[in-house]
Amino acid sequence: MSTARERARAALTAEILESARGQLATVGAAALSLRAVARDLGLASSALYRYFPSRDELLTALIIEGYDALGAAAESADVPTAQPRTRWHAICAAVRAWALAHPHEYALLYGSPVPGYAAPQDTVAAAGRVGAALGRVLGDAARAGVLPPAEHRRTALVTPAAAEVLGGEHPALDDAVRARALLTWSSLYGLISFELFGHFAGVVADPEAFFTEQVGELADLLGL
Amino acid sequence: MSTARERARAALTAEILESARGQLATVGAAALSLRAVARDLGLASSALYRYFPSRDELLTALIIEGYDALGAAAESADVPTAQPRTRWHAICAAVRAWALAHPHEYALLYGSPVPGYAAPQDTVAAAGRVGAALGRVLGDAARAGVLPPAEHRRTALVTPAAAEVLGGEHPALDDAVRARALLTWSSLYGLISFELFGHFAGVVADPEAFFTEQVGELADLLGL
DNA sequence: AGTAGAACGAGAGCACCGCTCTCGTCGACC
DNA sequence: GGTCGACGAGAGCGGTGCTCTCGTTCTACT
Repeated sequence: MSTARERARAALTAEILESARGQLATVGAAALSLRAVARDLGLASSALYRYFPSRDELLTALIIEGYDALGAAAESADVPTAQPRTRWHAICAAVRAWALAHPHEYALLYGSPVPGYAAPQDTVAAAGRVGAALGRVLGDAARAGVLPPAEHRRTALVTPAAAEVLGGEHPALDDAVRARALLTWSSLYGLISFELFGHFAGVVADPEAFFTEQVGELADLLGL
Repeated sequence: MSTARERARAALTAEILESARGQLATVGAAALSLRAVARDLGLASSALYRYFPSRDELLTALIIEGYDALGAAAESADVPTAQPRTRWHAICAAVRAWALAHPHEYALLYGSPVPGYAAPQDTVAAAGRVGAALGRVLGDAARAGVLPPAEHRRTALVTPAAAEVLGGEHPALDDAVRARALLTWSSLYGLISFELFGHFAGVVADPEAFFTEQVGELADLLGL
């Protein structure tokens, strides 16, 4: 059972995260102020250090939350029984929608890393959840036989651990296919980031239509 | 002719930018401190405000410098007489090399925008220089007849102004081709950013080989 | 040539930041 | 019931961007 103190601690930790999330959404990660969070909760700023040893630790918690939320969005958009190509479209659209709805969180996840900040190991696990959704589509496509046969290149560009996530073992999946999957995944990121960060301003007429068009192009590249 | 004061002003402005560039390279944009620049130059911090009205304005100047340096790197890597595909490879490799050599500058250009910062019009002009290099390759390829014939889609996804840069008018260039060019360009950005920001850590075995492989894949997609 | 005025750099100061330390208090466990 | 740890408040340190004032110096016009 949990003591009153433990419950109070968990509740306050959640409140801190909630306030920080709100501030992240409004002013962005760079301007996220520990003191503002403390003010918001009616606490002394020093009290927060009982819960998060530093501002970076708080940011780390927010990053993990963000990866988790994005991963959940991608997963809930995926319909495992649908055709691989429509699944790919659905996941990509969900990722873009999440990014547009939470621009600051997205920037925190996939934008420039914060100053001297090195991503702790906890974050990479959470980050994998998003890529895993794509990996499942690829694996299912291979098992359903919709992928063209692989050519079996020698040099391994993709790590064995990553290959596990990207469809697992299957004759239609070789290193080249998995590398292409990584290309499409990073391309998706490039598309969303360019749109979100304004690099497509004045260049792309209809961002939504452009995005779906290009996601289809990426599906062709992948062979879905 | 220029007065002594004007020359001193220009010289000091250059010194400020040089010191800021050095600090940007070492500690990154978020930790770039106006006071540190002032200390470096032996000035009072308030004196800097005679030259740059705010820290953001100084960052803007650095952004323009960065776009210009990256654009110059891309241009000098381009050999207009070579085959379009080798030109594409050379430009992509040059952009990646510049990014790896100047990670903080690259993050400043293509990472998360700084807090409430809206890119001034000056920066978008400088930003176009990099994309224009790709646009020239595409246009030359079309004029050389190496591109497959276009299908002439109805809906225009790419702005007329951007179409001008992306090869200009040519029968082999329609909206779909130009949209694909934007896709490959943002994909290149996604590849480099993922590598630079650590999202490929533990996933890609040989970043260099992976990059050139994927750039080739993008060239195929473009039809080069 | 002389002067009005703009540009200049220094310095003090404001409000804010992350973070540390101390101190009185309150709750949990032996 | 007493001990000890967790807790929150408060003061304080060094840092930040930015503003204002003040004496100086150079420019340009009369």
